[in-house]
Amino acid sequence: MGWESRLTAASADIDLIDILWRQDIDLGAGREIFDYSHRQKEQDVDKDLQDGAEQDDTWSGEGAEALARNLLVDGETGESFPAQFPADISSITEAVPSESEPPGLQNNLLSPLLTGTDSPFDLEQQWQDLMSIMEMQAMEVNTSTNEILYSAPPGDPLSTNYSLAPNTPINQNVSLHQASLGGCSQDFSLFSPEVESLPVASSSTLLPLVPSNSTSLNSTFGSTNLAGLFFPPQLNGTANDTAGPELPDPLGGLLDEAMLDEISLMDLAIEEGFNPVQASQLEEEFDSDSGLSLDSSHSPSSLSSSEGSSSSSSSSSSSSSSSSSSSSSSSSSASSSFSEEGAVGYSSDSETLDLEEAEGAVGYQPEYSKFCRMSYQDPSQLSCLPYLEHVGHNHTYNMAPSALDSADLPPPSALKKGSKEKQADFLDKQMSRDEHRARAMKIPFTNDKIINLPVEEFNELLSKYQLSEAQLSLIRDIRRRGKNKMAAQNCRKRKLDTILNLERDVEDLQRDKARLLREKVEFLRSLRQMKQKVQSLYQEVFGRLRDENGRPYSPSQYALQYAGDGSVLLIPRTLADQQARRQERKPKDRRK
DNA sequence: GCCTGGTGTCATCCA
DNA sequence: ACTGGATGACACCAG
Repeated sequence: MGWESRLTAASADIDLIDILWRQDIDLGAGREIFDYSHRQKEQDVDKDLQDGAEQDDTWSGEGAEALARNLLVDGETGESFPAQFPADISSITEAVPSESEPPGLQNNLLSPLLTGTDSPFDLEQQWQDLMSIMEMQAMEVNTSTNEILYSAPPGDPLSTNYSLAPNTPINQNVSLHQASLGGCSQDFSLFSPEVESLPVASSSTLLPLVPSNSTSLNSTFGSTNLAGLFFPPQLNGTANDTAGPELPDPLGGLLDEAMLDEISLMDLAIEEGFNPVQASQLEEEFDSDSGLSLDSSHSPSSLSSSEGSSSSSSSSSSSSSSSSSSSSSSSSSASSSFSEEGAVGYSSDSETLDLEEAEGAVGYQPEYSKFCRMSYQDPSQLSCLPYLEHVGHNHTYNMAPSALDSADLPPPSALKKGSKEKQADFLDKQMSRDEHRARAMKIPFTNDKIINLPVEEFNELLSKYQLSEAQLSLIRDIRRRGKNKMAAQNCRKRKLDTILNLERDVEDLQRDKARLLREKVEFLRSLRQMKQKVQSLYQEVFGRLRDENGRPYSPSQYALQYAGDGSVLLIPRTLADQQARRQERKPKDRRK
């Protein structure tokens, strides 16, 4: 498209010069100043100048280049994929914290997740934090993920947003603390309504928690309700006997609803040249390794999500169609401004000009129409070129200057006969069919007047002459065709402008989509980090708990319950399972 | 010779 | 009813 308009602009330059040349022929100007080779040079210069501007304007070129810059080529499949994503994927895998991660690091992670008061997970706020951080991370493409994850730089989402001061005691949590003192029944006032409403929630079922300084974690840790949520299966490993229904967690809900149902990573693969195999690997990682309960319908849909991608593209087209309405409105406004300024509209100035300069009326419609396109695309060009204003306000239709002269005024007899014939031939060829017809019918005024005069003046003009019926008919046809011709030109320009705007919209939407997909990947990564850290904290907290006899609790019999108010309770696993089942039903019902 | 883009023209709708 | 703008459709032409 870019080159088209460029060529058009260049040819419009040539045509403009042709217009001016025809104007100047009568004034005695030589053609050499409009010599084609000379113009060709100018054209080249213009082309060079426009090339520079075009580079950031032509989306296809830019997109291809950007793609080429950011793509790596798979050695085996030959498929291209963005360089940064595979890097991210591998770094995610490498960056997964191991189970043997020192508890010291985890200490400061528990509190923010477990010590919330009214709304321990201010999801909105966390989302915004994550997003802002993700943007920062997106800018640091080359930064190692490991570094981001565990060296806890200032930008680390977890250390920044979710950590208290190092060595924050775990039992700062009120409930835990109270539980450790044996006063677990008092915790009910702090519990979420769901916990309070439990029929078996009596003090007898909630055992006192005895804090222990023992740092040895229970390796046979089971998938208790919190653990089951956060622990990947392989980490829950040895406690398969306790694998039961899981309680929903705030993060899971966030993940399911906000992210994974809508778009799959296969979208990423398709939209960004992502290697589908790697995309599915990434997806699997997020599915299984992180222990996130991705929607089971998600994975199968990942293939069909290529169709979803097409549907998303169709949605983007629909959005572009919505934006096309805006663009078309903008184009229509542009075209209307064009009409006001340009060829087809009547400005009172141009009318008087036409009337006053009718005999010298110049302008050649085909070239003029091309000029119109140029001025239409960039009206500023018109104002930059004062000499064009003269041309721009001439509405002579399809009539070369001398043809007009020959129609209205006999040429000066001083001209030599040979050159005059040559010129007449040349101009004869330039005349339109209607001009030939008008000439043949001896219409006593110019086609320009026929077409561009206002109705009153036009009728006035007709009344001045005794015209036959055939002449009148021809004149009306000429007027109709001339007006329609200009209307068609405007229509085409508008259409072109609409197409250009739509292309721009598509480009913008594609850019937005790519950005959103990048942000999604970053978000999933951060979410996974958070879950793994919560999981570690769960392990540590549960492992430190001791009953009144100083023995650790069995993960198959007890589980930690995360209450809505931020407190953490130790409850029997049967109770936790019940609650988990109840919680599970709610979202399913809601989805129906 | 075919393809494509540009242009003119006609028919039609609509304000 | 007339005029003219807008636009789809078609034909023609030049590259």
